[in-house]
Amino acid sequence: MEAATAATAAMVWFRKGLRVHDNPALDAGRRASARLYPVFVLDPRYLRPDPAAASPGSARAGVARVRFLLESLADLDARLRRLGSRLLLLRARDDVADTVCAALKDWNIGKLCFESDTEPYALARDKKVTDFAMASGIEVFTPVSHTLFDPAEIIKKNGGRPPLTYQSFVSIAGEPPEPVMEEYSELPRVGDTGEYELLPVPTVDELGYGDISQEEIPPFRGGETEALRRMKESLQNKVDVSAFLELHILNHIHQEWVAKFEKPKGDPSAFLKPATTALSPYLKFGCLSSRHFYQCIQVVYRSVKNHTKPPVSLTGQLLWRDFFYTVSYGTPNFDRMKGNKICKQIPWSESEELFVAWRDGQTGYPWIDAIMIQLRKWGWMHHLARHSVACFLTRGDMFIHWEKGRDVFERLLIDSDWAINNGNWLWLSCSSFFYQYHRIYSPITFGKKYDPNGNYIRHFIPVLKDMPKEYIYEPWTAPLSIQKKVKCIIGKDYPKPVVDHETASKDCRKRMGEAYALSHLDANPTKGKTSNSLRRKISPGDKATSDASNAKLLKCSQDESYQNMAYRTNKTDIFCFCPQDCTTASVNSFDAVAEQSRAPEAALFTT
DNA sequence: GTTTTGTTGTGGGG
DNA sequence: CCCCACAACAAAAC
Repeated sequence: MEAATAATAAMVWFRKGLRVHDNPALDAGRRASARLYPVFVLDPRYLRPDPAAASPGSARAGVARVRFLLESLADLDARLRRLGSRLLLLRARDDVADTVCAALKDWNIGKLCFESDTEPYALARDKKVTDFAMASGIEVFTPVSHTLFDPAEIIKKNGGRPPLTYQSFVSIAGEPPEPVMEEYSELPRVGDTGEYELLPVPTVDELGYGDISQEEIPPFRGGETEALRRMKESLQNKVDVSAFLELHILNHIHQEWVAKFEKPKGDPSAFLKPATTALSPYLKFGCLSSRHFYQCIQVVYRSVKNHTKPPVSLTGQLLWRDFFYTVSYGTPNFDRMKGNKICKQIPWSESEELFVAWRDGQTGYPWIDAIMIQLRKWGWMHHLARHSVACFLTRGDMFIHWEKGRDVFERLLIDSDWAINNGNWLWLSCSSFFYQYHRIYSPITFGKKYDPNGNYIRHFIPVLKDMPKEYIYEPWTAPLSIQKKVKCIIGKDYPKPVVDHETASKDCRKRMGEAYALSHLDANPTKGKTSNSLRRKISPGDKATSDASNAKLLKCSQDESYQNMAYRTNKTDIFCFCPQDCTTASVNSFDAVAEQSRAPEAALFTT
């Protein structure tokens, strides 16, 4: 087999990383050959409508995220065309990896470039493609560019185990690599695509999700162009503040916002102007480079006297995103309770009735229901709003398994990101990272603290719009005469509470205490096993590249992690890429950010 | 073994 | 706005 030369063609395979800026895979592709094939593969298993789903969309994604993806692809295509290229959109018949392999062969590709992805299903998918490429003599380049750092590098530096606290993560992480921001005016032309059918980017209406004309269109437009515009708006000026102010004053005001950003201090009820940057969807799809964002924040920091610091600062949010990526990469069965060594084993209860009430925004607690309705309509909620409903479902009130809530978030959040979403559910359910289960968010007073008039509730639950503010958070306490007057009878027009918070939360505390006591007995009967020794250790002899570490991971065929990968891959193969919040990124996906109501954010339960 | 630390609780007081 | 009591946890740091 011959090595790739400038005479053979190169392919850039997009999955996440839907951008031109800071794209090392694209950069390598354009230097490798005079012919470059930029490819994205639509996955029918990800996009196929599922009429049985609880809301419009596919089994794996709600309409909001599908729409965001399609918009991002259209924007990527437009930006590539401006450089004399275009996006080659293929539709997988069945398996995305098979489609990529076929194109590699048919187009006689000599070099394949794609961004490294550490999610289990992506590792399995990419291994399939990489194995094929290697066997065919195709050179493969898989740079790390979705996260600030290479998770495999961090794990190696930490002695083979992922750091399990934020502080230890930050202390070994150091400064992230510089983004690749070289300007260029054109890309190599696209080679002959033979008989391949090249699809235009479909609209969400064309995908057959039924009548979605009544669906509220979320305030997030997908794509790199919008991502960069929003980042600029968040970091600089351009706010709709006031046209009368001098520009430098605006800049000052805004930079102050950036410099003073503190994550736990945001207003979760602010929805007209989210309290965070709301950049998490863009980080999740890679429309915005986390490294570019990081550097831009540094520029602002250098222009001001004081600024907040991690973990609460804006850069701190990006580090949280990397933290969850790293832990998820080094922890087998990270997305489950069973077989997950860093997850408390808790006997969650089964109640389909309570779960459905939570999922559908029918708990009878307006603060909880409004958040779940915003999730369904927008695919995005404030980070602390995510905390409220996650706590309510799990350890706070319903005592239902965090995996059930995780699935709902994963499907509906635009910014849902596997590592960040699972990490935040582990956190909020007090299954890992955070253990103070007696601290429970009140479904009544927590929201009231930020929004005493209940404007957020009135917006997302119109039937409550005329409820006096004295009762808006507890409408079941309103006298019947008032209920009649505002045309909202509790138990008829709006549900009665499905649980009593006072007694339910007390019961949850008790059950958590019992589960914790048991976990002590389980984990420490002989004092021989520390949590460290239970964690996977990647041997220091591994090569430093993530490829080598990936290969190592995949070789553990007896390892539960591999079973997990195979399981996920067969069952889903989500996009052709994957999903943070940072700020969390993203619960990150639980994710976002801060203070005065203003700019939009970064992810958690997302980045 | 003991002390400290941990992004993001509530309710009361000032 | 801050501070405290409440009741209380695991893991890291010492």
